Amino acid sequence: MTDWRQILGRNHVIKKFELCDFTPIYEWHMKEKEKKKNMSTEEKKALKEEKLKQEEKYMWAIVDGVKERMGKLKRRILPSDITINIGKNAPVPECPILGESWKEVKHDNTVTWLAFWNDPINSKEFKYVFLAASSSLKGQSDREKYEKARLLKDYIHGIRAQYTKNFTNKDITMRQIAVATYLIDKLALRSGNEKDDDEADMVGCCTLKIENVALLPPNKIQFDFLGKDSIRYFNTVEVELPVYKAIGQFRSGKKDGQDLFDKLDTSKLNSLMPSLTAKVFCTYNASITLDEMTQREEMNVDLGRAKKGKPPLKDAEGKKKKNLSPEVLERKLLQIDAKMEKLEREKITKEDLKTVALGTSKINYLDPRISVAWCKHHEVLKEKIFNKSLLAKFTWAMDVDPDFRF
DNA sequence: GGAGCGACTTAGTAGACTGCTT
DNA sequence: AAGCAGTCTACTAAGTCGCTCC
Repeated sequence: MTDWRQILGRNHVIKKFELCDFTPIYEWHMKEKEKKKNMSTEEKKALKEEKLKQEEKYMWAIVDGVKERMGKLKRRILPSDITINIGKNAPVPECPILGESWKEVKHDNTVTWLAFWNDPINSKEFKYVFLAASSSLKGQSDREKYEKARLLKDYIHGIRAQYTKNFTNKDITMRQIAVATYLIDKLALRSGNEKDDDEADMVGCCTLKIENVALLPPNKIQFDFLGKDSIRYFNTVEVELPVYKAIGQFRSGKKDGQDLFDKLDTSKLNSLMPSLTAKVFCTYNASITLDEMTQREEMNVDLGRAKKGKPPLKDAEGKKKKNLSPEVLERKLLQIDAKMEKLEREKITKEDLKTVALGTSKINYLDPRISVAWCKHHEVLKEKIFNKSLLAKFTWAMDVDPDFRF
């Protein structure tokens, strides 16, 4: 038997409980029990109070700005909460809890969910069990998403020309649509649905408030608002003068708390062109940028190959140690300077990227076929670019033609 | 035509894991 | 072996958006 208390080191893994000796704990526990048994009622009460006194400072929390449902404990979800969706002739999965049964068994092949239940805290909210990202069904819809964004390539110039023209349209709704579309296209803003929770201070494009948008003459706009997940969007952008003027008009005569785009909501924006929603712009802009950059890279590589006869880079570690001449020292100093400059640049890049969720783009906005095609061209293993789960998610993209362009 | 519903995508986070340095 | 920084993965909340119904 091993005394478990003797096992030190954080990497030690207990594999067999039966080899551990827990009798000291057991004995201590029994002794305490015995002690309590022999105590008088007063003594027990005193002990309880002492315990409470110790715990009390951890028993309460002061919460500021409470939301209705905040801090509520979620009860356990039971089979009787759950509706499952299976094939007509598929056997009904056995209910895992004895005496319980599923709320409902459906056979709906027009939807992808396998099961759902209503959140007990907010019964209007649905919770779903969906297929994994690696499933062929999800892969198919992922491919369709990128195909739709690719279609935008043929229309984007027309769309941009259209909304640019409408910056000065006489009709205010048309002007608002034009400016909102411009912001979504240029800044990749979310569309900003209306939320029934009226105290929510988070916004998207259509729900921007007067105080979220400041005019900085002559033609800059400063955005400052809380977006999805309460993440602050703080950005100053130079815009075309008609946009600057239009935003000034939308603001005039309004107070803080009022909508900048008072004639707009997301359904108006989305119904403009069928299935062209804000995220299509995001997908398109992200993927086309990656595509262009990999192409530019291509040209640089070719240029690089043209410059032959370059001496191989020598590493700084010389084997022999000598008294170094001033020239050598000078050169070393320069090398160190260059290295410091490089590190400084890297530091700035890192600082700049700190607020950019690159992982999110990779998962949701960048057509994986661009990256796979690049890998094929440069004989780079795709495993170097995608982790295990992304490889699984993007199975549908792996057989892409090496000359694929977005 | 707008509110609410239902189904789906997008996104951040915690904690585990990995691999390098000391 | 410890310390660490970066990456991976599961989890699920927070969005979007089309549809239905009044």
